[in-house]
Amino acid sequence: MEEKEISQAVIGRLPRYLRYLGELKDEGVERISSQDLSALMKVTASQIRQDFNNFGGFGQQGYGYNVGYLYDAIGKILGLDRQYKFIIIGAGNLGRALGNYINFEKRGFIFRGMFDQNPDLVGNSVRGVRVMPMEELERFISENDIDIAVLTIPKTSAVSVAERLAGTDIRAIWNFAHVDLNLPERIQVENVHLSDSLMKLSYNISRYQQEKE
Amino acid sequence: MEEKEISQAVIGRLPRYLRYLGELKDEGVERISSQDLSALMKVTASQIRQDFNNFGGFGQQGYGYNVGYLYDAIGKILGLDRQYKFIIIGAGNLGRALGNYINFEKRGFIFRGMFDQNPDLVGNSVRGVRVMPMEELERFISENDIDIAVLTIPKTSAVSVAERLAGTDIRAIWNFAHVDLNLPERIQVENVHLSDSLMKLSYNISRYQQEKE
DNA sequence: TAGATTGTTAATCGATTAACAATC
DNA sequence: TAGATTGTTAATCGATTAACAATC
Repeated sequence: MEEKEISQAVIGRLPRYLRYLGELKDEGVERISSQDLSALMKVTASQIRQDFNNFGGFGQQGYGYNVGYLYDAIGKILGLDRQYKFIIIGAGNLGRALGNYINFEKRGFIFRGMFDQNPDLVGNSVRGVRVMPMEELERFISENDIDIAVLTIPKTSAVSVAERLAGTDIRAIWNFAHVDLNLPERIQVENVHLSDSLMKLSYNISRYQQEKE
Repeated sequence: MEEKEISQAVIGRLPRYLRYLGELKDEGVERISSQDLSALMKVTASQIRQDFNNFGGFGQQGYGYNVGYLYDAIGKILGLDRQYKFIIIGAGNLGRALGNYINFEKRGFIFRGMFDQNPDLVGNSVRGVRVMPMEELERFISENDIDIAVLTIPKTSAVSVAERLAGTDIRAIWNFAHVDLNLPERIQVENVHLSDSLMKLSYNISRYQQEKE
């Protein structure tokens, strides 16, 4: 049952809408027009209305949008009304940093397990979650109905671990390894390539430098 | 002296080209056609040729592209032939994880200092770099010609720290705080909003779930 | 009711893909 | 030379913006 497909451009903007609406809600603002939101977020009012209309009429003519209602609606579209259980594979610095990040919990992402191939790290724990050896990966996933695997391992191991994950009932991979993973369609992949991001920054520094000259 | 402006869509793809070309280079591949690269990277050959041609002719008719030459050229476009000195503001888990990430060094990003407002963390060190108190921020930046500040602090403090940075000669901010920073044009900003990324993943899980139903 | 503001259609802009002449 | 493949123009597609009738 496929509804009209929403473009990834729109989806990519939803979290930012959610953030601004959350702040407005916290400030006690009850309603906002696309024009006011436009001024706040520095995007066109037209885009805001088009974006929201992808999901049906959230607003009311002559009134604007109800902040609380819109906030909940976008949260629901993003699937934040559900809970997801995740494990972190790779107990290095980045893995531990993500494990310690409690804000994910508030959004319904529940930290359930951590894995590492290094025996020295096994047995350690992060926020009460124990680091387990890689051998236990598949069993743990199936026994605990894990939804998301976070990959914070080097790219060399990432490919083979992804292959193992393809054999489980995992639903998504949040990939911090600097490699493109090839997975069955049912497994969603979201990449965070930090070095790519840093290179874009580097480009923009150079470009600005050149413009000055 | 502004050359024809390159779209951010193109820039965003350059790091991925660089990664594939680097791998090909390591495998000893000397030349590649847009068609072969297209098959490898799963983008159209047409897009590859259009992208590269933004920067002038890198290829040769009937031959293709020289891998090593193209690799260097893209690196240069991205500004990776220069060195940038960076500091990390926020010595929490994420800050330490980034400080420990030695691959940045290989790309010319040099870790020079770390700051935190928590006195308990001051004096600690990450890869030989000492954590300093926030009071020393401006002095350290100017004395050490720091180019990039990495913000790994909560959004509440990020806004005021960004204001302080605006008064320095810093050239860019790599922002991990979940807030939009408003800075003068000369300071480049690149945001890494991890929770936004996680929400996109969540959306794609939900959507796939619904499609099945 | 009059004013405000959405929902939605139409116009524009930009990015991607297709096609092919130029040329190695 | 013939074949391969780029560089580049033209065609298509999609996303953004503008405009305005519908309606609260």
